[in-house]
Formats: sequence, structure tokens, C-alpha cells
Amino acid sequence: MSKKYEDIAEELRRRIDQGIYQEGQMLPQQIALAEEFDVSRMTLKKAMDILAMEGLLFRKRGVGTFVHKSTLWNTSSYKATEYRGLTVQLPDKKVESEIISFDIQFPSEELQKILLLDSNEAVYHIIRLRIVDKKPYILEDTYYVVDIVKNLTEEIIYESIYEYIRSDLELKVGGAYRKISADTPSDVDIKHLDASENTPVLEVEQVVYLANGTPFEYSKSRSRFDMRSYTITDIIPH
Amino acid sequence: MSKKYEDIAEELRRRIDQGIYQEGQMLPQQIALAEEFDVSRMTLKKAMDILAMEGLLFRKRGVGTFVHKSTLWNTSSYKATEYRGLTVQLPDKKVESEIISFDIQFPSEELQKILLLDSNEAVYHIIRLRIVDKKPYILEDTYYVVDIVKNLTEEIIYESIYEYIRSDLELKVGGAYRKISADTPSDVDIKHLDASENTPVLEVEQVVYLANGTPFEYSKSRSRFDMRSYTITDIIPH
DNA sequence: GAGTGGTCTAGACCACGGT
DNA sequence: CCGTGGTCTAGACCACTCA
Repeated sequence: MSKKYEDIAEELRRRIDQGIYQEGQMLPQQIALAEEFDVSRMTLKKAMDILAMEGLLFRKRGVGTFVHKSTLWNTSSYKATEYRGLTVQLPDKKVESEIISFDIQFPSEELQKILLLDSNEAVYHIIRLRIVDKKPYILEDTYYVVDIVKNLTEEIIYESIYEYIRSDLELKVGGAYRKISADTPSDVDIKHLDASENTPVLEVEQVVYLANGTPFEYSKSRSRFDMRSYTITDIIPH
Repeated sequence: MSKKYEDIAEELRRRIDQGIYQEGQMLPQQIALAEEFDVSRMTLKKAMDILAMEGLLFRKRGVGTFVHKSTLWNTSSYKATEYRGLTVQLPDKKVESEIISFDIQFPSEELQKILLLDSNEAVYHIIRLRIVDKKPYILEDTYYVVDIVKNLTEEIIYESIYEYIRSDLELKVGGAYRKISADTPSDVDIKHLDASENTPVLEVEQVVYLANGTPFEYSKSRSRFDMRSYTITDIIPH
């Protein structure tokens, strides 16, 4: 069962992409669109809310709904709120992995707090280098809760862990907390990211939750400053 | 006229802060809360949507609504979606400013595209060092559209520009696009941020929009890697 | 005043999780 | 099966902008 407002959001997104609704141009009024899609106005508005939060539309009360101009933000930078794997973020590129370490262990006290675990509930610990178009791209240091992300194998890690979580385990990701910071390179960074002692590093520390609120991943991902950046769209509803 | 769902969100936030609804605990069902606040269930749900997006609550269909546990994310890091000034972000600290340059100019071609200006519509260009507790904290390189942020003076810049925009000009901020990246320090960074040649720098590039969708600010803010980081809460609705 | 989007309702029905 | 939250409706009324 698909949700009407998601379908409509999808269709409107398509029309903007294809230029049927052009940059800066006004869209048909909500009532007309509601009639076209044969839904109530509230449902149509909910679809528009999604696009407004994504930054594609903005609305002005008493005036109308417009397509936002893009410019800066369609560059080679990644949405900070992207939770799917690199394979999805870089569909045109060749993404490979090098497994630097893969083991199973009991969580430290700090990790127990973060992932809401007892000391006897094991975690996988994976250090993995992602290689894009033959160049070292990002170094991931990740912990997964074993009870949730069951039966990880080297084969899965070599491909896409998120694909496995979604398709095989049929788990739904519900969201994440992220912290973005800069850092000096560690020895490990220098070794694997093709960095020198003075190359700044961009780090994303994150806890990822299932749709039911259970945390299942804690990770730190580091990349060279000149390889990656993150974008955030922040629309305040009014 | 205040909005009911904002008032209710505020009240629920207060109850979570005060521990009336405790971490991990289930809240009263939506229908009961809707009756308590004397609103429809849709309105109550909208209030909860806000708190869920903030990451305070999560809901599980068929089960109930729970208070999210916090841990990691209440540290000394700043919400990436905070658009108000430093004065608000650091209420306990002494925030001062040093004006490095302040002039008015015509926008470059690139800036015209970003801020949707003609070549004859002037912008203020401000380079300002923010000093927190006597330490250099962040170096801001900002352009404001003169037609919108009228009559800027050195006095205003020395204090809080956002306070001026909100209180005196009575403009409402509607959102922003941000890009976070790391960089090597520039000469200006080294000079003003108490950085050496090898100190990584964290940069936030942003375009800020009024509530009506008009862009009015383009800026790059840089800080030393060890002075600042940004957090993002990302909840996928389901 | 005419036309836009924003809020709110009262109620129906659906999807999901646990018993 | 029951109880939870999620979706959707049809319509009312409000707030804002612009002619």
C-alpha cells in the first residue's frame, strides 16, 4: 500500500526535474492540484511539505508556491541526511571496499551507553576503506549490534552492508544522529587515505536507528578534506 | 495568534525536560492527549511530529510513543540547523566581535546567481572575528543584500546582526542551505584564529533565506577543528 | 475584495504489534 | 482480537498579499 502523499511528492519532484514546473515559477494552486490528483487539500499540502523540506519548493502565504532556484547546492557534495550506503550516493562511480579489520567483540562501557547494550551483547567491529574510481575515498570505523545485524560475512562487508540490512534482513532505518567535525590525520588516515601529516580530515560520527527507535550502528567515517563535503537543507515551516 | 500545535509541542518538550515523561517511557496515547489539550487528534499528531523530527520522541505503530534516550548528543556541539546568531547559541559565554573589514560593493557574477541579484544591487561585505571568552572562535566572511538588511552600522556588526534582523527589521528567517567541509588554513585563518600552518579548519558555507524565500545572506564561517563541530538530527518519518 | 496558503476539526478507515 | 499510531477526507475558518 503506497501512501498518496508520497506518490504525489514523487510526481511533483519529477515535474520539477523535467522542467514542467520551472525555477522561480509559480505552481498551480493547491486546490487545483488536489483536484487533479483526486485527493483532499490536506493530503496535497503534505506532499508539498516534503518537497519544501527538501528545499525544492517554497510557499508564500497570500501569493503562491514556487520552485526554488538551486545554484550552489547541486554540486559534488553529499546530503548529510543520506543514510543509505555509498553505493546509492555514487551511482555513477565504481565503489570498492578493502576490509582492514573485521571482528566481533563485547562493547566498551561507552558503547554500551550509546547503543543501549548490556556488556554481554556483542558487536561487530569493522574497519573498512571505501575506494571510489580506484582512489581511497573514506575510512569507516563501524560497530553493529550483532543481535540486529545478524550473520555478517566478509562477502557482505565487501559489497554493501546497507543493501544487506534493507534487502536481506528487511530492516527499516528510522534516522540518525550525526556530528560533523574536522580533525588532524591519524596514522591510520595517513596510511590508508593517501594523506600526509598535514592533510585535514573531515569526520562524521553517527548513531543510526531502526524505524522502531533501536540504535544498531555507531560509526566514525573519515575522509580527506578535498574528497568530500556535506550539505544540509534546513527549511523552517511557517 | 499562536498555533495550537506549536503550543502543544512546547508543553510536551517541557514535560520531557522536567522528566514528567521519562527516557524510554511510553507517553499517553494520542487520543488521551488530544482530549487533554482539547484539540483534534491530527493537531496533536502534528505537535508530536515536531518533537519526533527534533529527535526527542519516536513512535512505533501498534505500540506507542516513547521518549528517546539522548547520551552522545548533548555535548558541546552545535545544531547545524541553528540559524540564529552566536549570542543565542552560547548564552553562558561572553561573545565579542572584532571587525576586520566592512564595506559595500557590487556583487560578483557568482554572487549575483546565489543571491538572485542584478549587478547594480549592492551587498555589504563583512569579515568579522567572533571572540568567545577572550579566545578567537570563528571567522565569518559574509555578504548581505543591502536592500533587505538595510542600514547596517559598525555598532550593529559589533553586537548581533541576527538580533538586528529579527528585532529591528522584523524579518523572519525561513531556512538555509549549508555545506560543511574541512580545509587547510588560509593566511587569514592563521592570522586571526590562532592557528598554525597545519591546523585543520572546519568551514560552513551557507545561503540564508527569508520566510518568503528571498535569499539575503551568503557566508563562509571558519573555525579551528578543535573549537567547534556540528550535529544533525535526521528522523525519517514512517 | 479576491485569491493564495495555513490551521483545525470530527470522524473514518488502515497498518502494525502484541496477546 | 484489541490497542496503538498513520493516513485521508470534506469542509470551515483564518492570515496574508496584492490590486
